[in-house]
This record gives sequence, C-alpha cells and structure tokens, in this order.
Amino acid sequence: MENKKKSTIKDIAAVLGLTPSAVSKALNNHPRISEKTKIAVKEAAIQLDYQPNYLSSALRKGKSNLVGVIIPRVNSHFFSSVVENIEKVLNLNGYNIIMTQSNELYVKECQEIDTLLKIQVDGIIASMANETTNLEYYQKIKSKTELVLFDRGEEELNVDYVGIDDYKSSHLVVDHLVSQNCNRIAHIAGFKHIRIYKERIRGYKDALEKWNLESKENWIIESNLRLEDGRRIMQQLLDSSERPDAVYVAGDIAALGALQVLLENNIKVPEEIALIGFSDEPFTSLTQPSISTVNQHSDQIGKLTAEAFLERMKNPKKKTINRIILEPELIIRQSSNRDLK
Amino acid sequence: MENKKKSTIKDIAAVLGLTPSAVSKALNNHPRISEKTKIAVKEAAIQLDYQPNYLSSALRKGKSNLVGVIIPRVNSHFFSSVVENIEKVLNLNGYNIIMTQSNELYVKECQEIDTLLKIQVDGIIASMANETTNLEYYQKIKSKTELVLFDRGEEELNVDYVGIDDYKSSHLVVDHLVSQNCNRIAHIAGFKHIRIYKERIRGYKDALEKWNLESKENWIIESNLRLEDGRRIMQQLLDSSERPDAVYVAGDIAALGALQVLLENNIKVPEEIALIGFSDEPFTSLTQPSISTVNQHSDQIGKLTAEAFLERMKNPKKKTINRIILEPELIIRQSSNRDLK
DNA sequence: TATATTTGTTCAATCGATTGAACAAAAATA
DNA sequence: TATTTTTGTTCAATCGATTGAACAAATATA
Repeated sequence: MENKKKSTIKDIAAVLGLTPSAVSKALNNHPRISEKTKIAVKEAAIQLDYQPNYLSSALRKGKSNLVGVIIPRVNSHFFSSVVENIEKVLNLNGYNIIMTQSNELYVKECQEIDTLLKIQVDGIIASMANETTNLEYYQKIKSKTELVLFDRGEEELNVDYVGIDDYKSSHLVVDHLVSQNCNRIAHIAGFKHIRIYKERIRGYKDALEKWNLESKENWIIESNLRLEDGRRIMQQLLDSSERPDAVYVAGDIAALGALQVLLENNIKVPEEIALIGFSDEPFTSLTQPSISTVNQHSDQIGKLTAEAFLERMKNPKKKTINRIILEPELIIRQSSNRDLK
Repeated sequence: MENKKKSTIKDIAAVLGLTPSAVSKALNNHPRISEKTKIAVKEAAIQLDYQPNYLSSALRKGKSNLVGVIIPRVNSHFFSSVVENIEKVLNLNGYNIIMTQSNELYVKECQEIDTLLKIQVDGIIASMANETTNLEYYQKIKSKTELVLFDRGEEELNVDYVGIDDYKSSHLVVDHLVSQNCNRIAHIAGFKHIRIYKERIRGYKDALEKWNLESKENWIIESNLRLEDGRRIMQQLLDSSERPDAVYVAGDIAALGALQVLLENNIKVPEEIALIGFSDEPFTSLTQPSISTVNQHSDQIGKLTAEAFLERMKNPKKKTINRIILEPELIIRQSSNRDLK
C-alpha cells in the first residue's frame, strides 16, 4: 500500500472554512444548506478525492446498506444467475451484496449466517442448503434482521418467498412424457424434507394418477442430486426387473449423470428411455442428445426476490407475507422428443 | 424482524456496576483487568447474548477484517475452488471475505473495486478480467489498501502473486502431443495482452521449435475462450486447407466447444485430431471422450494466495514482492491418448 | 513508617459522519 | 421601525467500542 491518507469531511471543512456538520449536510443535500455552499463542498470533495467513510456512517445511521446473500452453490447457472439479478436490482437502490455459499452444508450455512449477522447486514436473502432441516439459525436471522427466501424455502419460517410452482412443473413434465407415449415413468427426486422436492414428488404422483398410470414407490428415488447420484440411481433403474421408459430427474446435474449411464449402456434416448431434467442449466442444451428440462426463470426470481426485499426494508413492520410463485416452463429437447426422430 | 435490541458493552457494564471501558478491556483480555472481572464480564456477555458491534470496532481500530475477493467468474470450478480455499485460510485468521465477480467485464470490475474500497476492506485479492488492459483501477487499489493477485495478474503492478508456470504448461502439452505422433499442432489461445495467455503462447512456440515443428501464425488463434469461441475456431480450423492433427486449447470450456464440433464432423478424437484443454474443470472427465487438460492446483493456489495475503498484512511496509509459481500437471485423458486405442 | 511499585478501574478522547436544536443574519410582513 | 419568518450555519450529542492517561487502592520495598 502506498501511503495516501483518505480525506474526511473535516478536511473539506477546513479547506472551505466551514464546520464538518455543514459539509455533511451539503453532501446529503440538506434543504437548509445554500446551493452555493453545496456546489463548493461537492467540488472540494472531488478535489480532495473524498470518499465517505462507510463504517462511520453505517454506525451512526444504524444501517450498513449491505445485504447478505446465501446460496447453496455458486457453481450453478441457476444460482449465479439469480444472484446476478438480485445484485443488479439492489445496486440500483444503493445496496451492496455479500455473496456466500453454503456448499449445501448445514454447518457452513450456520457459519455464514453468523458472519453476516456480525457484519450487521441490513438483511439476508437466502436459498437453503440441501442438508438443512433444523431451522434454528433461520429463526435467529429473523430475530435480528430481515429475511427473504427464494427457491429453497420453508413455509413454516413465514417469510417472503419467491419461487416457481414445483407441483405444476411435475405436471408439465409428466403430461409431456405421456404425450410421447411413455407410461412407465420413474422419478429421480431430491430429498423429501425439502419443500420444493416434496412438491415435485407430489406433482409427479398426482399427474401419474391423473393419467391412470401406476405410481410405484421404488420408482421414486430420493438423493442429493449430484452427478454421481444420477449415475448410481440410473444404473439401479436399468438393473431392476422392470425398466422404466422415461425418467424425470429433479436436477440437471443428476440428469447428466443419468444420461451418461444410458449412453454407456447403449440405450437409445429418447426412443427406449426418455429423460427430463430440471433447472435449464446451460449444459443441457450442449449434450448429445440435448436434455429436456424445466426453466425456473432465474432472472425473474432474482429480480422479484430483490424487489420483495426492498419492499420489506421499506416496511419492516408489515405483517403480511409475500409469496410469489412463478409459472414453470417446460423446455422440450431431444432427450424426450420422440416426434423428432 | 422480531423486535430484539442488541445488547452493548454499556448493558454489560450496567449489570455489573462497571464502566464500559472496563468491560471492553475485559473482553479483549487486557492485562490490567483482574481475572475475576474478566470471568464475570464474559459470563454476563453470554447471558445478555452480547455481540460486539463490528462497525464501531472497525471504525475505531481502522480495520474491518474484511477481505474483498474479485474473480472473473464464479461459475467455474477453478475460481470457485480457489475462493473456497482462500476463505478457509482467512477465516481461521479472523478475516471474512466478500466475494464478487467481474463477469470478465472491465466496467463491472471497476464497479466492484469501488464498492470494496468503499466498504473499507482491509485488502483485496483478485484475478483480473479478460477484458482488463487498463491497470488504473488496480493502481487505485494499491494506493488505498493491500493487493494480492492470483492466476491472472500483471507483473508491472508489482504485487504479490500466486500462479502456475504457464510457459512450462505449454511444454508439457506439446511434449505429450509429440509423443503421440502429432506434428501439426494448433493452439486456440487466450488474448495475448493477458500475461498467462501470452506465456502459454510463448511456451507453445518454443516447444514447437524445440521439436523442429513448424509454428504457423494462423494456427494460433486468440479468443475469449468461451464455448462458442471454441466451436467457431475449431470449425475454422477444420475448414482450412491444412488441418492440424492436434489442438491445444487454453481453456476447458472452449475445448468442450471444440470437441463438440469435432464430434459433429465425425472426426475421430484422438486418432485424427487430438485435443487438450486447460484447467481441469470437472466436466473434462465426463465428456465422451474425456478431455486431457492441465491441472492448475486451484486448492494450492487458494491456500498460498491467502497466506501471501496474511503475510502482507503482517508486514505492509515490506518492499520485497512475493511471486509464487506452482508446477503445472498434465492430466492425460482419452482425447489425446492414442496409446489407449 | 515512608516511599515505590503493582494492580484494577475510571476518565476522556477518539474513529468519521449524522442530526436535532440553537443561533444569528437576512428577508418578509405588519 | 418593530416583529415575524426564512435561511444558512454552527453546536453538541450520538452511534459503540477502544485506548492511553490518570487515579486510587493494595501491595511491596527501603
């Protein structure tokens, strides 16, 4: 670091023969300060390369203008896109975000929460880790600051939430598969204790019922939805006595694993087994065959989450909870489109 | 937010009939405070659920214990792994990190730098965006706080740096390709204005020369190394009058694009054209054929970068610059291994 | 016993910006 | 001209924690 001490309002005051408070008010456009001094102060500020001391103003105002964002993984298009859009909106409103990742680990998530609370963020926007079942730390957030959840959230926390209609997503998927003449549809699911995965499972079952299709319990396999989970479970399905003719995977990465196993076993996709993933990760359009998937509108989720947060900040005492549920969109690609062939 | 006002040292002092300063000293283990009061204070602190006000102590101490980390993209295994390891080491030393991404855009990078400086981080750890050629903002960082670079850094900034030996990486790649009887080796390169890519190009040329191979200027194609760049350039190479028999791509994502084009054109990899990428992104082991690549030891880079930073914090006036260069490791997979077949 | 040293705590200033109250000068109104 | 209103600025307290100096009490030393 080269030595260059930052200038303060004191320095500006000294240069202009004013008091620090006059300078502070001028910079904040206080109505009682004359235009003339305001201009003079602002010019001097530029001259002296003045940067307001964030710490002191945050301390005085009791407001940091920082928002913590906790996501499970940064290394996913969905989450990084949501964060990008949250950031865009919040930046325009004078907030800066601190992005942290839980790596899907409960312990890490708790650590991150403690850190953010320590830093005194003005609020936290989060999507919960797969592992998280104990909501104690989220209650802690609620007791100290504002909380808005997206995608992975629990209703019992009773906070603003933005996500898609997971139940309906499954209907879209199953309806499409049925239209492709599939009638033995398996579901590689996420853990039931997480609301979104529970909803997808519920939608899957109801949709099967709607079409009078059998809903076999051992065709719903819960997992962490990592690549290796997709591989393992797909292999398991192939080895089973009755093979499905379609597999609906609750996550794209696991779907990729499943596809690898299918191809390795020389199974024709979608002719023998159709495959559908979830999230519209970019790679789904790059595989051979490309993978059908459900678009979760990450950009919209990010934007709406940020707006819900801003709304909450304006009105912290508001009792009503805002739950925004977006319409999912099924993206049909080669892995489930038998008409193409 | 439920209403629960945080307790301060004042509250603790009131409970115990002490002054705030005594409490502060007790909490900070000041030698002049008796063991008895220290214990009493610490107990009361727990009782009152006291959390030190980060803002005020940072203001007073002139130290935030926050470190800004700027990376080009969060959505890459290399960078997210580096950050993860930086975080691990810094957390153990009482620092918290604020991770931001430039999205490879110069303008965004400048914004992020301004934000971090505003928040008064104690230092910044960065890897530069592809677009960045103007070092003005990095000079600004240097003038205000500590700066440590990793992977993408420029020597003229004259700051601590951790990276791999890019020049040598190219030698490893070329030597291996030559051992596979390739002798028309093209290079899909990054932009020459970035040091690491310049070094890879230099290494590539020197290695070719070492083996008495022709180094054709139009077999070195600079790009942004995105997926579409890899696709476009690979197609270009296929359409050219003289096809290469090996392609060395300076980034894995572009290598994936190149591989897609090769497969779409029914070219046998590695028999007709061998392919090698760079960074050991996880997907390189998942493609068919799997892609050979160069391991940059992201975990080591993260750890060493954090340690260099801590060293610098301990000794801000130190004049000597620490440059740590790690050995690259070539990972040979199917896309370049003709012996396997 | 008188003096020096150690120990435990309080005092008061400080970090930098903000803000309501106070005050003086200028302008408007009676 | 006297009084009220408006305008522009300063004063002083504040946010919460930290820290060197000051002070008093307890203990050690001469």
